[in-house]
Amino acid sequence: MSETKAKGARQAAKDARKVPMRDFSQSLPMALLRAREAVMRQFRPNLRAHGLTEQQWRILRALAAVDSIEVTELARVAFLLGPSLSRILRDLEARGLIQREVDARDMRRGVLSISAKGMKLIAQVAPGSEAIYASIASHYGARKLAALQKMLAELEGSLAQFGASDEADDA
Amino acid sequence: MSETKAKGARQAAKDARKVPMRDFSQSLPMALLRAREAVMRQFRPNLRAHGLTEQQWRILRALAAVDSIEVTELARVAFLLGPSLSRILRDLEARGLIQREVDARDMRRGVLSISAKGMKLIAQVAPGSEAIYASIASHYGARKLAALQKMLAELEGSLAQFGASDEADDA
DNA sequence: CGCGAAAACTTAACATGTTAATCATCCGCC
DNA sequence: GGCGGATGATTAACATGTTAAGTTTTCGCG
Repeated sequence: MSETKAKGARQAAKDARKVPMRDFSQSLPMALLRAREAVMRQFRPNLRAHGLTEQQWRILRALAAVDSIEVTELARVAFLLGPSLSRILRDLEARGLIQREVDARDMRRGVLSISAKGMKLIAQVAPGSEAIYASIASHYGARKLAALQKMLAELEGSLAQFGASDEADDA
Repeated sequence: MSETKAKGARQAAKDARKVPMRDFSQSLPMALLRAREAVMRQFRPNLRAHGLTEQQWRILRALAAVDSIEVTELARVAFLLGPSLSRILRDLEARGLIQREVDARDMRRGVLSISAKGMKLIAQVAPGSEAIYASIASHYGARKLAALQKMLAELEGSLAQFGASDEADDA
């Protein structure tokens, strides 16, 4: 069996593994990724049915909650990096869902606001979205869900100080 | 002030919002995303220093834990979609970090295994990765971290049944 | 004033996520 | 033994993540 030989060669390389590594299933990033994907799988069809991606929806929601907002501040609130935001804003503006002006006092700053058309779209999407959220809370347990959110926020908080090497000396 | 007019127009559109929407900060997908990003921000520099992306690292780790594995099974274990995996495998193979054969009994199936070079790379990256993980556990609390992982797994489990419309009739 | 550094975006370039379409192979079945 | 559906994997096309570089405008300051 030529196949047994190949297997032997592979195993030889594998036997050099003296590096202990946690099992994959215990990886925290993996657990967070899987949980988030399980949640998003519930929401995506509804968004998609209205021609929206998850990120576009985040932006519209953020804009709907304020009168107007600057690009950088929106990036912070919607948790998007500048380049992604720039592209998405270009598209949303072309679709007439948002409007943009230039700050008269500082022409570097762009000021964004949602349009009436954008508000109308939100009104169409929100009910389904709320229903899905209620369903998740119901299946998982509202109390438990609140506890989970609290723990997630604490995790984020406990890691916030350490900017991972580069800005380690910010404090 | 012509600006006051624009503001008035924006507010008019906003006043049509009879759609109650949870505040952004209470969004579960957002909380998961933020937590995951906070965690990954710790790991990314170390991976990047060795020329690896997060996904490439997931693949190498998964391959290191087995003798060999098929592409579809690897996608499931590393939690990657087929197309992403295909591209990454092409690159990893070109870099000599993995090897691929074709299943003799079913020529549709590709069989993957890590190379000696790949194992060596893992040995270089793993210590730093483990140290970072220990640091996170230390700052957040090992007990709490375990509890969080359990809750995440339960969330995933409680949403697993509902395949979001399409495959709702699988059971 | 005017020069240089910093700030706010934007563009560029490459990697991945996501869905649909395509390709090759296998398998059941007539 | 060959046709048709199912399966494994890749490719295509578009959107976003991620880092670096470029552009425009401000601002400090001599």
